[in-house]
Amino acid sequence: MSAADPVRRGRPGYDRRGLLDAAVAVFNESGYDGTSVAALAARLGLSKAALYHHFSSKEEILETALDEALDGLEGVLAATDAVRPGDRLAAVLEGAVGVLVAHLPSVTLLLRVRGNSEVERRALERRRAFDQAVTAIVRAAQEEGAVRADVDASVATRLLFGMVNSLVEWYRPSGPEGAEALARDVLAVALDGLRTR
Amino acid sequence: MSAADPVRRGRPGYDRRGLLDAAVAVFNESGYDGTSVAALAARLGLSKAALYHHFSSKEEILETALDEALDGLEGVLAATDAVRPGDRLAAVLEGAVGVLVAHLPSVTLLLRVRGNSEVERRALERRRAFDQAVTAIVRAAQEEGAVRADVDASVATRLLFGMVNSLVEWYRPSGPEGAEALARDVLAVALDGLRTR
DNA sequence: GTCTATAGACCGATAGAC
DNA sequence: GTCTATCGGTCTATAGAC
Repeated sequence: MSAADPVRRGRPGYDRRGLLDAAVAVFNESGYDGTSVAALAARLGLSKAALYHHFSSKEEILETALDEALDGLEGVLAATDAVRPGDRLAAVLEGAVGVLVAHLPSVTLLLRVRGNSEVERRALERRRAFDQAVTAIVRAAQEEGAVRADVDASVATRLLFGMVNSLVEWYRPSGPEGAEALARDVLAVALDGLRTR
Repeated sequence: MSAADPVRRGRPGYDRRGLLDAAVAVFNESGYDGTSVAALAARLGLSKAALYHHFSSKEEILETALDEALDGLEGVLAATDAVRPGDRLAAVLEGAVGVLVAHLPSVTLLLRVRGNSEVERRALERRRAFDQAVTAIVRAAQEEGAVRADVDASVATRLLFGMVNSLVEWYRPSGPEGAEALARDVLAVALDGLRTR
């Protein structure tokens, strides 16, 4: 696992990555708006100046984290490009769960964004585009006959991702449920329903 | 419909109900913590003192709204007391969608509470108890054979209510979808899944 | 005159800017 | 380290509909 790690040189302390993770954790605890840069620096045990050495603004931290989450989600779409709609929907759901688990803090931050700044609005716009792409997949899967047609594609997409996104409210990687088991359960409920037959 | 309305007497203006609705709307826009009493009063076009005539504290406004949402949800459990687990689960889901639609602002507020005060923690505790009651219903439905047993009851409950609760993010009563159609779609996806058979 | 809703001046505490 | 703006909240008096 250390093959990709460049050897850490110079004065020890946070690097950009570590600082990002720590800051996002604080944002998720106290809210982005509710966290002042001073409070953030204090929580991380360093000075504001040290913080601004790694990021040029509080908002750049936010933007970096949101990009991480959005890149992950958009990557799922790109990776399933060639799959037929019915199977692709399942693959996208599974991939989204994977991204959510692998980047839980940044996705959590993303899902709480309400559009209070230009950065937040851009993130919301990318989310909207992602939703629309998934809606198109659902619609194609309906036309293919793989997905029931008596639920509007847009409503279905929102319900599916409502379920997936709610994972950030309770799922913890340290818990009893592994990521694969979680994805399996989500696919089972979303595609086949909870009712026995 | 006016039979139950006591004739409004005294100086015209907000009554407690109207003020509550307006305040909750503002809280949902800017966040409870992010809304100062001064800002709230300004938004509603009255003075802080007038506000405190109707509510004894900012937190009492929050508590009243959270109680409304929680009373609604708990009422669904009470109303389906005698139904057998399998059907009861469906009835609870349908009822929860109904409560969410009928009390969208207060439920929205409830779902954003993070436990920053005693009032918020009590609300979270009631939510937790509600979740546990539903989990027990799911488990009973599994033992009855009405619900698939290969998904943990607690996980299933969280996924179901993740889907239901996500409605506050996008559903608007003014939109094209009525409350009944919405409940139908939720039940369809939750119980029978999106896949055709 | 009674009822309800309202305004303005003001308080102590504190968080954030400088 | 100090200083100021803002926080939630209070007190007292009044405005308007029946």
